[in-house]
Amino acid sequence: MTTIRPYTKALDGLKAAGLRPTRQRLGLGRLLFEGGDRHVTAEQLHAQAAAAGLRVSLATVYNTLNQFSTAGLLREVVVESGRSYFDTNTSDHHHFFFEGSGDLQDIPGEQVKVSDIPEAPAGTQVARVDVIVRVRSGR
Amino acid sequence: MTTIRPYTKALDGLKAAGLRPTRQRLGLGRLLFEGGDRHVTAEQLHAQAAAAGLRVSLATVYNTLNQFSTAGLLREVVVESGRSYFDTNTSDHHHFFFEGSGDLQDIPGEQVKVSDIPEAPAGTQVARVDVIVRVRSGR
DNA sequence: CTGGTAGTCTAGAACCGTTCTAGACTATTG
DNA sequence: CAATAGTCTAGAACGGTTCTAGACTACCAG
Repeated sequence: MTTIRPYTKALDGLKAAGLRPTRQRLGLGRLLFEGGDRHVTAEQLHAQAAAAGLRVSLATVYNTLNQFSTAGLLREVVVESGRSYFDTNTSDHHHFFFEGSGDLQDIPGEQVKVSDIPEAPAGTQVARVDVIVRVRSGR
Repeated sequence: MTTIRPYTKALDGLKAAGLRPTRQRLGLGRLLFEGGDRHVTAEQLHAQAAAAGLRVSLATVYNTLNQFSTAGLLREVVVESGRSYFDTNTSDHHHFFFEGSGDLQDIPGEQVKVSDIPEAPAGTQVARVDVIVRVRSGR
């Protein structure tokens, strides 16, 4: 069990994607990847960066999140029409969505089995299967 | 096999939801429910209404779609962050999403089995399980 | 180390789908 | 045929996201 430094993954990813390791991207990468799995919106990350003393514009937060996503470092999760979440867990898994609070929570991929999906129409291929379990406050 | 008139479902639903059967709501209901299962955006329905000679404002289309949804006549499907689809099929089923065209296609509910979902946290209950199979043009 | 250049960052404007607003209109009731 | 509660509309407002033009910076060649 080697502990991997938070920068490593982001740095490698940046390199692979041909993105320069700038102060902003490294700072955001650190915030994103040093603390386990997270689900953040652009606004949240922007606020967190400001709180951590990292000066980044909101536009750069959006750019960076999108670049990280296409580089495969993040995964975009769509659960509400007006908002995008970015998930630092890029492995195969699904989500609980708490309708009241708007929070997301991972469900490990092995724990959910989806079967008997019909074949994709000719000339197409399955890019991903998303399972969203929508949960609301009980009662 | 009794053929059910397109208005019937909408009318009953409106009544049950305490909504008056106005020209706009009946017209939109007809467009929505008389032609098998559909997935429409507000813009699309607005355009279709205009093409059919039904004068309705976009605001009313939005209001009506939302009212129909809360009345259980429609089901809102979220697959892209900036846009909402409304599905006339309210039975238990899932979706193919074609990333290129932005089209949706039903997958019958019995055809997909989702198993081993962990229990929802205490004090919460599962409202719905959405499965979205994202498909892109093959190659 | 220096200058050139391609890539990046930023503030603010623009954009786009959706919701809100105030006033005109209409279905319903008695 | 009122009275009234609900509905419709055009346009403004809103909120998240993307675009823009210009300043800045990482990188490379010399």
